[in-house]
Amino acid sequence: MDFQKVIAFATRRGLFQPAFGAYGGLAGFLDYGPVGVKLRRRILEVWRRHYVIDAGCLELDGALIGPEVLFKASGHLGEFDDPLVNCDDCGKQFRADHLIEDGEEMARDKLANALSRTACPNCGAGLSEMTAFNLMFSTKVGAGKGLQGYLRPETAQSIFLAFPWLLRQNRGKLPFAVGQIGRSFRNEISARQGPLRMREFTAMEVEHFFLPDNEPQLSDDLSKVTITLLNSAGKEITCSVGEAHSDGTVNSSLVACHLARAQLFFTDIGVPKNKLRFRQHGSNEMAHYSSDCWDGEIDTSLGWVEVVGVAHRGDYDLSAHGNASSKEFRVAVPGTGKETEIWVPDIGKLGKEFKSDAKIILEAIKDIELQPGILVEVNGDKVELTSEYMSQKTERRSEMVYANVVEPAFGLDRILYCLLESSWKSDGEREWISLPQETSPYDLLVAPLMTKDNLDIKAHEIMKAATKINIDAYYDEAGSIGRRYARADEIGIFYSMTIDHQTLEDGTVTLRERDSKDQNRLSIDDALNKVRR
RNA sequence: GCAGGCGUGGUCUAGUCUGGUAUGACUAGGGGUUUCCAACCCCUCAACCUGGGUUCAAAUCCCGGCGCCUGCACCA
Repeated sequence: MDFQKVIAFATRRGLFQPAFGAYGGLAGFLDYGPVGVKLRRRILEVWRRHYVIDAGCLELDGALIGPEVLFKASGHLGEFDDPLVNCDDCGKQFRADHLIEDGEEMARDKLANALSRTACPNCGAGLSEMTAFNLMFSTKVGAGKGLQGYLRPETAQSIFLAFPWLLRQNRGKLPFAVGQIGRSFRNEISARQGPLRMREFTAMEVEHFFLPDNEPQLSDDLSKVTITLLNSAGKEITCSVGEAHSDGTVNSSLVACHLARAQLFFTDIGVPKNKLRFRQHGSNEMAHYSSDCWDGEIDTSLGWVEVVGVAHRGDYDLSAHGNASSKEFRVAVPGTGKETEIWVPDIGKLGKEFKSDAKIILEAIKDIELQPGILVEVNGDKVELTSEYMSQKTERRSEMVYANVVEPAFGLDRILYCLLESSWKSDGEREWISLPQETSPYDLLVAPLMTKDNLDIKAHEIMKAATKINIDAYYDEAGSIGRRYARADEIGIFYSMTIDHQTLEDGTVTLRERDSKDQNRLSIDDALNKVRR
């Protein structure tokens, strides 16, 4: 199925459509409809099982709007801020910092200055004033002048800011991981290709924190996972994750863990193995925070589409917030607690002796290691502080470090698109979506063979029984039975149950499996138990 | 953002050059008939992206906007 077909299909069968269509549409925004919402929820359920239940991630649902200081600290205000210039003559637009040598390193006023001496690379005419384009949506918080705020461009910052709190929830122990499902916003210059490049999108992200010298190792289970890797040198290999880690293809053991987990997640939701690969970023496409990054990609009619990024972010974010905010974002390294004898000033004695100058002395020794005999300058004079003005105290201190983090970040909208493409089947007679039951939008079609002889009444009864045990079922009595099967197949309903005359006699129904079209006659209870997940 | 192409019921589409009641199919809904893989018959709902201009008259010609596609640029 190609892109145009997916879009038409999604509109026709209620998966998604462009948002705000009545007013001409707005690029980069989608509405998800009845079937789309179910499909999304199913994908998220599998994701939660993998990451929250199996991997034990703590969950967070952070605020969507953040204050300006946050994005200054995270680097998004600097790095998401693309300087643009237009040519006065031919109208072409350029990234200003790409026109000047080392422009990406330059301060903005220097860059503007350098640009004034630069000609349009296309036609040689002069360039316009530099304008900044920020990929973040900006907004005002509160009334009046308001506080400058931005819609978050990634869910991750919510987790980093909550790190000290979450660490306490984990009773202070590292490593631990936090998972979050939520929307993020980026004002893309050119939002195209529907679900693949959205201005408002849903991400599933994990931040896996660990002590720098104590990176989580690959488990036996994860190291056995087979995976296809394309390294930054362009070499493609298919091997076990364990091998890829031990031969150095994937340097970090935790990145390797998350590549394996991502592989398991994607194959579970129904992405064929041969359409899945992980590609290492070259150093020039790496994000501002990242030291090693692998993109999980799915092969589609539009080429390889990035659906997850697994990035080693080091301590970039925690140290940024640690430095910019008043909070402690570091953790004590266990086992490094040492007792040290330190000297502390005797403020009472200092006050009695030096009166108002005591303040100056205390200020002077605030940030230095206190020792008897130390010389302090007070109003131009050197004053010696003897042990008489201080006392010795035993202090227990640990080494403080920033936790490191490995982040897998999944784009739900893209995954959904790729899944539609890759699970689309056609055999000349029918076209259908062949997803595993877990990610099928409905578990069951309930269909009376006809609406006569009380078959529909019986079917409604069974429908009720099914929903009572949490089966997500769809009822359809319109048209021929074949037509109903076809309708159900098209949106990937996994089982179809048909109620016929024999049902009234002996309480059995036929249960049809979507992909094979095979039918079995079972008792109603057996059939429902089989369908129940 | 630039260049080119395009925009007609839910979907696909004819009509646009050459201005004059908008074509057909599929889907969907109602009814009939049939009853296990999109059968058939009747009926019904439903569209010219938007704003301006030209004209007696605009889906059609012209201009702007919005949207979609392709390429360039951009893409933490």
